[in-house]
Amino acid sequence: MDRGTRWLNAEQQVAWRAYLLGTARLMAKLDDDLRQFGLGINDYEILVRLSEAPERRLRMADLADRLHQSRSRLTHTVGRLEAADLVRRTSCTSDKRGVWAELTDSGFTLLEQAAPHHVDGVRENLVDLASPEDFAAVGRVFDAVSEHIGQR
Amino acid sequence: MDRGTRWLNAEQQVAWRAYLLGTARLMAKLDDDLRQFGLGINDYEILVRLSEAPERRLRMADLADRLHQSRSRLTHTVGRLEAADLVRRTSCTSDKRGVWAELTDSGFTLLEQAAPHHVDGVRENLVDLASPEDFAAVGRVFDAVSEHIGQR
DNA sequence: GTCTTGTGGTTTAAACTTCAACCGATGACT
DNA sequence: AGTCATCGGTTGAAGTTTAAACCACAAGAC
Repeated sequence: MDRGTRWLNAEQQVAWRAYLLGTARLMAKLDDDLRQFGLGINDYEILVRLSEAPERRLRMADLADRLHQSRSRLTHTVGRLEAADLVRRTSCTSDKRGVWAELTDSGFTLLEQAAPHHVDGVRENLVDLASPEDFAAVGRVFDAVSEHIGQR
Repeated sequence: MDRGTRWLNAEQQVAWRAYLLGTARLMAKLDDDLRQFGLGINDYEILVRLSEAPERRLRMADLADRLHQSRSRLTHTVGRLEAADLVRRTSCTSDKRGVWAELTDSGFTLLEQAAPHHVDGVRENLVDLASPEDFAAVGRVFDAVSEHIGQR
């Protein structure tokens, strides 16, 4: 096409497409596997972050940043999770603008049930398919990507 | 939690999360960069596949498979691209059920304009951040993932 | 105190994706 | 030919995400 652009070479092209297709398939698969628990991978990640947080709760904005989601999207999703009684909102005492999203007991219980299946899926469809070195490389690469792009 | 499950070890956990976050940020960034051309990364990929195909056209189902999309989603998206005169639909002569999606001249022109920017983005936010070996590893890993999960 | 600006979160509508139902064409079987 | 299951694709409604406007509180300047 044009000659000033540094196009990807053949191997890079192949790797890039493999990444795009592989990611699409992987996410679809993991999503699928979670559907039996009434969750999507996005919901699942929210529950996980909350479960790891002190008091099992996090500020909305904090949670949004960790998942790289817009606040708006998070509001909607947490609304649904709240309707399903997996998460509870409580207003933050120290900053009256703030809202805590807190994992409920039934949210925690559901997560306990879903987690083993999910981890199996991640292993079977990703981790166990790669050599430890290659998987470590994936970690390094995307860590650099995250770092480079930074928070929104 | 439970003891029968093979949880991810610390490094695997970190790598997995880096991948999730990095991918989210990367896709958002690439999407953003394409918005100046009125395209999303999904639209872009469709145009690319068509531009590479013989006669610059592909059967809908074929295109859907290559992008790992549902036929329904592709129908909707191609409908929008057609309304923007970037793609044209023509009915397939050999199988009257089939439909060709064909890149229009203005679709091709737009792609020519967008491609250099997009490639720069892919380089700057991914390829150039990794060593060649690490990036090759990414390719291997997701190739294995694709292979393992297979077509839907 | 009050003004101004910024932050945290929600809301609304529009855009997009998913899901299930659908329709015409095809191929196999009788 | 006639029936039946399947395939390729579309449709429309329901559900989700995005974008922009909005509200309440917070924080710093005056």
